[in-house]
Order: sequence, then C-alpha cells, then structure tokens
Amino acid sequence: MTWVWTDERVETLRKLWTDGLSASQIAGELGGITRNAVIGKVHRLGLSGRAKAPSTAAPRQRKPRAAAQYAPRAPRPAMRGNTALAQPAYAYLDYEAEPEQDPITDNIIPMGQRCSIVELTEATCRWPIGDPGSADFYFCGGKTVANHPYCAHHCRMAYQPVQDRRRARR
DNA sequence: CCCTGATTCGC
DNA sequence: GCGAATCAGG
Repeated sequence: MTWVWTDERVETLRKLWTDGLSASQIAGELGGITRNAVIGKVHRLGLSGRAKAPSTAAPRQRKPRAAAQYAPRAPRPAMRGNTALAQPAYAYLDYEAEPEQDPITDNIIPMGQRCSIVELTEATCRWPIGDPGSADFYFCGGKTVANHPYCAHHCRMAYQPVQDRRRARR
C-alpha cells in the first residue's frame, strides 16, 4: 500500500467512525485496508473512545512480541481500473433507498457468493436481491458483520442513520 | 468460534 | 506515521 491516508479517506473515516460504524465495517467501506489500519488511524487522529461503554481501559502488559521475522504484508488485491463499482464511500447517498432495485448491488455480487434461502446461515448476508418470485432471485450471501444479518455493505444501507437519509433526500 | 476496540512496536 | 500482532473483553 502506498497511497497512505488521503484527506478524502481520512474524512470518510472520521464520518463513519463518529456515525458509530465498527472498525471492520469502515475498513470494508474504504476497501483495501484492514480494521487494524482503521483502528490505528483512529487513535492517531485522536478519535478513539467515541461514546461507548467504559469497558475498563486496558492496562495492557507488554510482551516480547515474538520477532515477526518475515512480514505477511497484506495480501490484498489492489483494485485497479473499473473503480466505478468499486468506490465505496458515499455512493449510496446518491439514490433513494430502494433495496430491491439497488443499482450498485445488482450484478456485483459474485456468483459463488449468492445464496438460496436454504443456504443462508448466521454467517451469510441475508440481503434479498431481485424479485422473490422470480427464478433469479437470490440472497447476497456475503460475510455478515458484527451481529447484523447483513454484510458490511448492506448493513450500511439497512442501518443508515436517519440524519443521513434526510441529508441524502434533500 | 465469532466479533469489538486498545495497545505495542518493528518497519 | 503506519498497521500487524497481540491483547482484553463481549
């Protein structure tokens, strides 16, 4: 990774973090980054400890930290080209909430990920796509986040804060 | 097991 | 400054 943190991404991070999204959700939205990176940045920005339970500030105890030897270096595939569909950020703010006809989600879910109703589990995104009565209806099937029934992308749509919806509509 | 944020510290 | 590894906890 070489782009470091652009002002734009930092701004998005700030927004999503204060909106209450988890670090992994934010990492998913930003893409090409891990939740550790998000958390690390949040701390460096001094945004940590957003209205949350005290959860006993970790006293922490230092350990040897076994020599890392060779760094696994994030094996994340850098997205090049075709960024239109890849841009996470706030694309969803540009259209009215209409889950079944989501232009961004439609046709972007990998075939191998799509699920029929009998294939759904706690770990698969239950976001419905298409007409339930039609033959090509399917569920997103992505990996769910936190305790939500959806993947990060659909969680973001389902639990979009009311303020954001108002802002988007106006 | 899944997940969360917090922290350390090699790079 | 960055973020993987690790920790403590839910």
